[in-house]
Amino acid sequence: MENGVSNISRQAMQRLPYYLQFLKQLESSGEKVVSSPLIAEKFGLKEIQVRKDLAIVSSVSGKPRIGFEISRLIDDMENVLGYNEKNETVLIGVGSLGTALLSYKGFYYYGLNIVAAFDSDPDKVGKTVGGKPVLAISELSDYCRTHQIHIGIITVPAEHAQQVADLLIKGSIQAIWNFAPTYLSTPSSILVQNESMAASLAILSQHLKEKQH
Amino acid sequence: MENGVSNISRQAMQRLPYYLQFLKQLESSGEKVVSSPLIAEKFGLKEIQVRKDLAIVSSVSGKPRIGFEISRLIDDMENVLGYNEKNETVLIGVGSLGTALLSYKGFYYYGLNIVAAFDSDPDKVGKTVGGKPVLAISELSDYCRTHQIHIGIITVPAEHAQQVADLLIKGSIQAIWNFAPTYLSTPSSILVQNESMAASLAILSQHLKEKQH
DNA sequence: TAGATTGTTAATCGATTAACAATC
DNA sequence: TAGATTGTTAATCGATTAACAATC
Repeated sequence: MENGVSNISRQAMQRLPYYLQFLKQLESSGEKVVSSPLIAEKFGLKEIQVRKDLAIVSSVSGKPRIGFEISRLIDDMENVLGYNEKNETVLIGVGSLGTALLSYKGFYYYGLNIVAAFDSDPDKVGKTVGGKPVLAISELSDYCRTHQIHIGIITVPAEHAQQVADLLIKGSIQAIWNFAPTYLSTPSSILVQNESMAASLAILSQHLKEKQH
Repeated sequence: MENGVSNISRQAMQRLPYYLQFLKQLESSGEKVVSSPLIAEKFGLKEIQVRKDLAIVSSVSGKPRIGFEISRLIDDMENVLGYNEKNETVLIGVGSLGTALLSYKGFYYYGLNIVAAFDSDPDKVGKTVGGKPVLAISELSDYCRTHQIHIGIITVPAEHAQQVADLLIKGSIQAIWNFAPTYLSTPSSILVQNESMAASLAILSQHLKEKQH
């Protein structure tokens, strides 16, 4: 309740990474302060919305007529976004998408560290992908429990996703990042963040239909 | 305005793919009808929400005490979701993520057909990935215009994403599916659907923080 | 002082939920 | 008829936006 910026809406939370990237850009070009109108202009948002977002995130009040000190705001945002935590995760499913995620170096900055991968294919087990060891699925639950893993990334085909989720839950995981195009049924205490391409495509398709009216 | 199910909210639109998958599952196990309470139970949603969603999508009224005919509801949903269109798209950036998407066979069912890939690396140009030809970036705008492409998928590194977006716009694209972790500045007529991993991670991280309070 | 930007308080808007009559 | 599920109309809720005084 105290340190908790927990009264921040999900929508606002999703805007912050964009702000942050812009702030770092400004900082590296030598700027010292930033104002809500400037950020709003950059992203095509309303000033008042950005003002509210910054007010929630910033640890100090902005200065009327000036704005916010960029370096401090960056710190505050990285904190709120959890980029300073080190969340250790596992990834299950070393197919083409899994391999892509394992090879992506950017996660580390976001506070996400994939420490091991799992696959059911014996040919893959024992190998290394993106510098991460590939282990057998049978070890998944134990591994999570022993290494105190809190996040699992699922990149297996849809038909196996639920089984994998069950194993993760058995391993006392707290959140799942689900790239499989299917719904996962889980206890309500577990957060499932669906990276649903089907949902994204639905939005795209809707837009195109409207255009050709 | 006539055929337009355009008064369907973005949130509802994103729930539909999950419903649809469930409907197909029910159908293949021999069921003929489905009710809102059943779907609601499956996904942990409120009955009334599902009822509203189905009312918007279905071309016929549901039958009190019975529900909806599954086969017809599937047709209606596939229509609303645009799975019956054939949207031809291009993908730019044949790195590990781009390769994963090019290799994914599932898009075709969603009405998305990637007809060509583009990359700036001369070693990749001329090759084939996932059965799709890789062409030079310099041909991108012309290609889009000539082949009447309406969607571009961006999987290049963040620092090149804006240039690529500009080329797509020059090629008269109407929507962009952006996997690069950066904001794209575009005319307001262009829809940009961001597959922002940073935003997803923000949600995950927020949840974990709340848990360990 | 003048003016740009801030924080606060109130209004609007859209999505979700509740209540309930209609119906097979 | 009884009861489950529907569609409709109204209430609630949360996020966005507007209005405006405070301030450097």
